[in-house]
Amino acid sequence: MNKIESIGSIIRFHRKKAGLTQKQLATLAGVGKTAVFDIEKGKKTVRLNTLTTLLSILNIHLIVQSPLMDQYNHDEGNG
Amino acid sequence: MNKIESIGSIIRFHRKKAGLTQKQLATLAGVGKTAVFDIEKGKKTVRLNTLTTLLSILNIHLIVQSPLMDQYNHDEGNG
DNA sequence: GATATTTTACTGGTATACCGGTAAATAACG
DNA sequence: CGTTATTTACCGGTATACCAGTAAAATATC
Repeated sequence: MNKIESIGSIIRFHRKKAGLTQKQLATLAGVGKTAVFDIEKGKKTVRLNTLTTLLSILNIHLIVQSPLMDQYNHDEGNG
Repeated sequence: MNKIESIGSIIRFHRKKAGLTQKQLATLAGVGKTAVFDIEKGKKTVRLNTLTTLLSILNIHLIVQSPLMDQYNHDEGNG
């Protein structure tokens, strides 16, 4: 039920649960500390790959939902 | 069940269902045609806000999932 | 309260996302 | 087929994400 708009505070929550500082997470993800700080602060203009790298380290997944997804999934040849 | 990795082809599928060309979608979203083309092609280094603008127009939603999300949601004072 | 750790903030430099224009492939259609 | 619409590709220019330092708040630990 959680939306992408609150991804910053979600990342912060998971990072603390993992016992990591911003810098430690940044190093694990191979990005700068500024990127972690900016994303947790709610910056929307971050790059998708920077975000997804952090998410994968924290075991957070983004799921795509829409009324047409059933059609999409039943259709062969996607991806 | 669909992951963010295939967001490009998902967007393309929804755009066609909506009867829009890349340029029409770009104009609606207030972004350049290059951005739509790149995202549909699978570019991962796009900016999050560029992506989410397209998604909202096509009525596609990104949901955040993780084993710790229950804890996060029961905790007050997030956001 | 003093000290150490972490977070926040600012900076100059570099890489690149994004822009609109243009043009060549590719697809749709008579 | 020929014509039109769409997609793909490339371009120079501009804006900005990101980087590593540095330093000052804020927080935690003793």
